[in-house]
Amino acid sequence: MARDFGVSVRALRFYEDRGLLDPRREGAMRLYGPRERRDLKSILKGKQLGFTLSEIHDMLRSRSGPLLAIESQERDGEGFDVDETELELALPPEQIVVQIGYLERQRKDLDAAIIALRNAHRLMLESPGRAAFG
Amino acid sequence: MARDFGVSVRALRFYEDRGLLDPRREGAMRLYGPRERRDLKSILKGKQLGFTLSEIHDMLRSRSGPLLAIESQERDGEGFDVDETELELALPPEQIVVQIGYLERQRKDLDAAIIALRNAHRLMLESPGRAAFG
DNA sequence: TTGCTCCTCACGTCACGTGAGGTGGC
DNA sequence: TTGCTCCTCACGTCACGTGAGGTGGC
Repeated sequence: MARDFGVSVRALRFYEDRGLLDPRREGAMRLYGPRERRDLKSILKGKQLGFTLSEIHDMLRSRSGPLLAIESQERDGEGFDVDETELELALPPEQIVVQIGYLERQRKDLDAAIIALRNAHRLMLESPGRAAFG
Repeated sequence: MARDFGVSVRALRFYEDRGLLDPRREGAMRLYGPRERRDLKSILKGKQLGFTLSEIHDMLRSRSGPLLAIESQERDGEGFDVDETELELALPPEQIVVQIGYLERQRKDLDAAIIALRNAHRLMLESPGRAAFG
């Protein structure tokens, strides 16, 4: 499963420690089934969206008990694909707005840094030797 | 100094542990002078630009020995101001390009996450109950 | 004396990485 | 037997936060 999703085995066990995964055991061996694949998919998607593992944990726990039909379809073709996402978001709309604001703040900081670095780079090419930001 | 720059005292000591600051001592008390203010300014600016503390450490170390005239000017007006930056960038242009690419990659990921969240939010408002990403 | 700031350990956080040392089946 | 994968500790990383317990000067 680690190979399929491009994550480390250590990461899988870490998610298990944090209560995000709970694979069956056969002795010491961990058995990852469709449920675990679905959960890992949700975990990776949640991380992409900038949620912490404990936030993802809460979403997984609050996810309604029985599986949705659409989610029990198995697709073992290309492993993890970003585009065909089917993560259920167990979050009220206001929380989503909060998260969007959080990410937009980060993007603003990133933009400012990129612009400053581009200026510095330009200045260095114009007057070689030393350059300053501004 | 911590108050002036809006950082914690713990952070100042952490930077000292990492070799980024080296304030004089009077007994156990740390004395932060103009040199330390200049270095802390560089540290904070470097962090804004997405550099790690060890990268910033190398930049500070490779900074030419004698102070530049422009940098020895003291401005104790408003503390830390993002706009009036005068950090000397001790990095070759190629490294700057690398850093820009690194930050642009992060921004791309952030943009994708923001768009996905906006879609999810819109879908939730259109069909209340549950929503899925896609 | 109370209150404030400074100090030194040293453990906690976040999401894992990275050996160290051992087992099981082909 | 060699090589591969799996396992369980448990310490390391990054940039600090957060008490715990003690000192010095107004």
